[in-house]
Amino acid sequence: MTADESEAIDAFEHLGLTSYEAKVFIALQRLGSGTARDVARTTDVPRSQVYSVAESLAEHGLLDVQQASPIRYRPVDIEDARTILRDRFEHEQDRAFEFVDQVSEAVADEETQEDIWTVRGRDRIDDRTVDLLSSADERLVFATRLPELLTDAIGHVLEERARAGVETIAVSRTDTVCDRFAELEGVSVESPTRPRTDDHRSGRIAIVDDDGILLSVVDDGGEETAIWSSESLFATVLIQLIEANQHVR
Amino acid sequence: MTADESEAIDAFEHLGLTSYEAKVFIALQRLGSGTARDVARTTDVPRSQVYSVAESLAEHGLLDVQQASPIRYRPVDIEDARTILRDRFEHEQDRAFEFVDQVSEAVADEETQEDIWTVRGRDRIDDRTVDLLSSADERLVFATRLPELLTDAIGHVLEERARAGVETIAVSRTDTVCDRFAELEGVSVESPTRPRTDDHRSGRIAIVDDDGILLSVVDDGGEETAIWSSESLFATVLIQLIEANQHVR
DNA sequence: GTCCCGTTTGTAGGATCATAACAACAACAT
DNA sequence: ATGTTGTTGTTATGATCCTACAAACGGGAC
Repeated sequence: MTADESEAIDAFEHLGLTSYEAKVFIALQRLGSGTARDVARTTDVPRSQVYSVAESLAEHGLLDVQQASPIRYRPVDIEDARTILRDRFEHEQDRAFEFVDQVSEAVADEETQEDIWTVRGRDRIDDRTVDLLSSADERLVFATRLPELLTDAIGHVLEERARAGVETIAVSRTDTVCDRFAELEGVSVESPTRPRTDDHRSGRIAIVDDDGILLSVVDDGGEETAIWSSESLFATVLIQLIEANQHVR
Repeated sequence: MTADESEAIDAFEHLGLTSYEAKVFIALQRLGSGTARDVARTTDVPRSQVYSVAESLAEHGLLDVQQASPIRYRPVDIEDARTILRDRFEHEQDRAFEFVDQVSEAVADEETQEDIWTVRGRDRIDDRTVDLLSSADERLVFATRLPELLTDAIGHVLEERARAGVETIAVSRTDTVCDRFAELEGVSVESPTRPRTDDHRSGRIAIVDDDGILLSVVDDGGEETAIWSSESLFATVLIQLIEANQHVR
């Protein structure tokens, strides 16, 4: 079995199929159509199990059953299969959130006070960083060591804030990153004057208006984790700490 | 726990969460934010489990973790949660079909020969019916006893084929259905001359060009099952059988 | 001490995976 | 006809894994 195939099986499992179901479905797509024996020959699914697994897939709407002897199975068209799975997902999501929408209406407006939050995952940290930077009124600082953490979305918001009259400072000691910073209109690029030695785990730093901050780290596995706080004493203190340490201003 | 809530939990499970994860997520949406104890009080999830479950939800990106004592959890905005789940679904689907797209290209063009297929489920039968009717070149017949089986999609394809010069015949003994048929431009409505007595399980019949047929039944539970065949001797014979029996032409 | 927090460990149940046995049937040679 | 061989579809039986659920523990704060 190829790596591509295992990955496809894994993905189908995340979509709600069992591994047998995924294997049978893929095998039938490969074969065009076939009997239980055909499927068992080309996969490691025991023939005796193919019948029930295919039955289950038929109930999902992912294949047709041909009443013959031997029974033949035929998968639906690929695009139809995508549509079936997507419709199923949308339906389940609507069902799930119908209730949640009701119960959360009551608490929609709450104040964020002296809180610091943890966020995991590059994409979500990216979103949060953009949110934070967008809220800058007077001054913002964005710093990173890794080029891949300077996303297009962040680049755009830096330029946008600079155009809006916000003092926009970009910091890095990495040449690649500095070059990209330099391409951004209205953004002033700086290098920290006192390089820290052991920063091989640092990710990004975003600071806005002396009262909002996000700080992320990247672990050995490449996973990014961030803490952030806004309009809190904690944020203010942290900002002062970082700016003093990195000699940015 | 209300019925709505159990349904929401069930739906979340279909979206890939465990029941604990669903319960904690819903509870936090209700609370706005809260500690493990808060969650345990309002659900039947043991407090000791809330920590790991919340951790897992944080990895899914569905809530933030507040580093404090006690730890506070805050769910993401509902719309953000929908987006996260949808993105996750699309991503998994792409991953799943990337491989399938490759392996099935080779067998894309195959001839359908002397085959008869079984299809389950109202929606899929609906799709298949529309497909079949769309392929009519000279003549098509559509018949049903139940108004709910005459869907808009089928109505549209009947009108469209009639406009294209195809002899379009709609058959029913149910007044409601006949009325709807009558609204369709260019469709001639007929009633079977020899009513069969025990047709309480019949669903729909679709016939095209004397060589394509779909025939469905509805069981006591309301489940619809269909067989269909196209360009096969079987189809031809079946069509003759039905038309002779129902005296349609 | 007493309460609470967060972690860890252990157990029961259910679903899936994996293997095997079975009756029914067709093809074929004796 | 008879027996052999092979295939089909069904069913039964462990093994294994994950979740649900319960309980205990060390460490702090009061």
